[in-house]
Amino acid sequence: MAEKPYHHGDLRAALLAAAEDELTEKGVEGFSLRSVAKRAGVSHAAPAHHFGDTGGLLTALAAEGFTQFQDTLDAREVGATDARDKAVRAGLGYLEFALARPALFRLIFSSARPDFASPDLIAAANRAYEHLVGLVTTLGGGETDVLALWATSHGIADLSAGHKMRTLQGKSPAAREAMIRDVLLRCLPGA
Amino acid sequence: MAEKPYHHGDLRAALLAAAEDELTEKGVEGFSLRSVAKRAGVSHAAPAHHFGDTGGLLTALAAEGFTQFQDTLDAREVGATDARDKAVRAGLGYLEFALARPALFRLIFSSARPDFASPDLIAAANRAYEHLVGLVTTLGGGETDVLALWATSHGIADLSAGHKMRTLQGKSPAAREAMIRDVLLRCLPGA
DNA sequence: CCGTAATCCTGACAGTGTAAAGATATGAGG
DNA sequence: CCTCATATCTTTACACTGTCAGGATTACGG
Repeated sequence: MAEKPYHHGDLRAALLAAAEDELTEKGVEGFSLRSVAKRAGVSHAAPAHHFGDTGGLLTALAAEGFTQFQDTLDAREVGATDARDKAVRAGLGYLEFALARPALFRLIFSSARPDFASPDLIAAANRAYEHLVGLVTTLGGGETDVLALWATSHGIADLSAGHKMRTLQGKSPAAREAMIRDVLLRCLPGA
Repeated sequence: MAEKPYHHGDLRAALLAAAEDELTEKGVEGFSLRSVAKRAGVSHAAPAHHFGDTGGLLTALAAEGFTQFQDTLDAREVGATDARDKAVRAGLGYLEFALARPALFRLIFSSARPDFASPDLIAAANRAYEHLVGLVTTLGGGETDVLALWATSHGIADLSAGHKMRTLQGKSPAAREAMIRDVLLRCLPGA
């Protein structure tokens, strides 16, 4: 009855899933490769063959996380009334992702452990950046406007993920969103 | 001729200095307590008596770093032409600190290792926040304006410290500062 | 001057990442 | 169907980490 086969079948995917669990529980700074292997029910040296070292696993996880990040933004943008609302919703999606998966958010934006020279990771990151540029250029904005929207969205998200912004934590969800919308609108061209 | 005395004299301060060196070289994620002890020329268990565990040392370092952070902002604000310029300079100081001491910046804003319930750390953080509130209220702004200025300043600083913003890296220092001034001005009340 | 407390060291333990070498299954070529 | 090279996984080993317990040394108040 399903005595463990020597070969896992799809260990790479299982390790990625286990790594994400490990990340959400222990955070980037408490991440343990051996613990990930244990979660996947495999020996501690098994991940090496698929990802090289810990950095390789975290790099793959970051690339995957980056696309999840962009998917969250995309999902928020559907149903936007106009291009301005679309850009604001992207910022709200930025925050939503940071609050829903703070550890993954930190891995992507505030960690030195993934290899950000990895082609896969670069591709995933570029997709998000190009999308942001598209949102702003549609509104007739330039690179200064891109900087404004990105920095403000990221600042709100990062500070919120780290529980640094007590102002936002105190508000109701509706008041919170209204406040953020206000702030994000200042970043858009022609405000 | 100065054979090492058994008692260091001011080991606590020496450990803090060594810890800051370790932090700038290895980053938060590569920080090693034993390595810090080695830097200070002391046994690996010596820090325990002064700081408890690694978290205690990083907490003390974060508190110290937070005041250095605020000092950087204060230094930038002197010579401001008016209150608006003062707020903008604070944002530039935010970035200056993040670029000059990225590891310390990460420890303060993007790490889970320090104990942010520590009274000393809370006090140091509150000083910075209260100062920010003062800057904005002087301009007649409310908490929404505080959020805007803080989030934008932090976003620029954090993304720059992580080398995520290629847009800013390409520009000359003068063009960079002009661009950031533009973005920060949008956050101030009555823009 | 003495003893108590503070300071620092040594030794030990479990846990970590990674490398080397051995075990097992897969799959292609004969 | 058989063989064997290869991919996959395990075992073993090593250096390093944080933390705890206990011993050594010094400083300091009585």
